[in-house]
Amino acid sequence: MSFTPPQKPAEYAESELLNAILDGTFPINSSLPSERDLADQLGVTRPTLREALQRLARDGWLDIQQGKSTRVRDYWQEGSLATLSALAASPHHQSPDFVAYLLEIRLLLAPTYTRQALEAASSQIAAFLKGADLRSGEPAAFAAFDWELHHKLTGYARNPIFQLLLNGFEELYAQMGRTYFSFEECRSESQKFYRRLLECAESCDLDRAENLLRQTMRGSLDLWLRLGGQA
Amino acid sequence: MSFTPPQKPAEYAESELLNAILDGTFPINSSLPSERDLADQLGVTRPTLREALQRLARDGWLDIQQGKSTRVRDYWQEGSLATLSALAASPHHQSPDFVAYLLEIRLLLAPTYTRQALEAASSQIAAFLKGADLRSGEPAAFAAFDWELHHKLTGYARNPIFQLLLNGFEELYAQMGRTYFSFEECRSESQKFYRRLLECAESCDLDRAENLLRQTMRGSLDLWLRLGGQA
DNA sequence: TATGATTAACATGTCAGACCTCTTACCACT
DNA sequence: AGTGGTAAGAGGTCTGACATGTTAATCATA
Repeated sequence: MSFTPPQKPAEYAESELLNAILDGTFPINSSLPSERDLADQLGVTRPTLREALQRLARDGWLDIQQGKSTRVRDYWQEGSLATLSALAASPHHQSPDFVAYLLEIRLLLAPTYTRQALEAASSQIAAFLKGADLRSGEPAAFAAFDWELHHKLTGYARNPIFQLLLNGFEELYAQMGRTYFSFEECRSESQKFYRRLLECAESCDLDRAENLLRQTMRGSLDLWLRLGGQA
Repeated sequence: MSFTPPQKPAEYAESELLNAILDGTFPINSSLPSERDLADQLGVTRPTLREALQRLARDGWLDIQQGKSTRVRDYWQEGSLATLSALAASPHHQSPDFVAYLLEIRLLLAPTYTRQALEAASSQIAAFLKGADLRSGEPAAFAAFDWELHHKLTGYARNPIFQLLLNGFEELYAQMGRTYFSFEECRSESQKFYRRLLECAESCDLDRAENLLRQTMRGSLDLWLRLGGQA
């Protein structure tokens, strides 16, 4: 049994605003009420509200300019990876298949960063893979392990942009991972993949690793497209 | 003749802090001074400082927890695309070749999003390319056009993640674009590319477009690796 | 001596209220 | 029609007080 702390006023304000943006109360390109009114409505003080607004603006949801009403940005066009997970989780958007889209991006990037990672640190990656403990069969454990693996791979890659980029997917990855790994077939396919990747890491076979990633990431996508309808 | 407005206190505080992080005054994993001290040192008030801190935290630079000193995060490992352009522009980091890294990522992503874009909107893309006016030969004009092209392509792509992802590169793209297009050879190669892409858009040849992007993006990377030493 | 409880110091989080600066619409004057 | 001034409404910042969370030190008890 665990308890969650009550939401702090700034957190509360931020999530209320975000919900209001996503549910269409404040649609794209609309103006928010004045900070004074909004703070009043939300039951927080203006400085507290402003902290929340600054955070939302930095993520790409809002455009704040002195002397003008704060505007809701077109978060599909002007958004960032920071807006992505909120969009993916929102019940107010006829959800595009975010799992498939994420897998598609991963298919494009993972072979290259894996190659670079093995080039730099194959024994460390092998050690990590050897330490894998997925006997519980819990989807959450698979999702966490998979994330950790890709995070490590991008961290070892020569191009630092891979990791910065992957970090932007952390929340979405966690959400989507639990869905994806809820299927037994997805879990067992992943276990095969980890074993094969371990072999590549131990033998330092870069070409084989790259191809393995390409096949496996494509396989994941195909598998999801087949199973996705049942989610 | 144009004037730039004076920096507002919150902006000033934010950029001073960011500089202090990047120049090692506040290194990774160090604690910042207390908000009260920091506000004093910076000559702004605490609420103002807090706004700046919230923004920096949301970008991935800081970890703020009530009751504990604010910590500088490992922005290489825990950072985001929002930290990327600051890192690329920082004189304090023995600069990895960010242009090459950016071009490498683009090589991986652009063929797919271009294909998807042409699938969805080839006449609009053709119209955009026809409207290209790069006669001035200015590097800035090339950089702006190239950005706009890729932004449009990602906007038309089926997978919305492409555009959200590209948005994270906007600042870096602008910085790097001016460097890349300062070379005449890069400019003329790009013009050729735009003409060929126009042909693909007009004939709706998806395979050819995808291959063109792959070759061109690889060509850009190779060209940069050759010329980059001279930058 | 070891452990648990309490307290104090220091940190961030929030509140209330006042004033400052920017934007925009409207009006008056040339 | 163009320009300048004013007022209203918006966001930006300041001052100062209080609330809540963390952690180390101290005290009490077994």
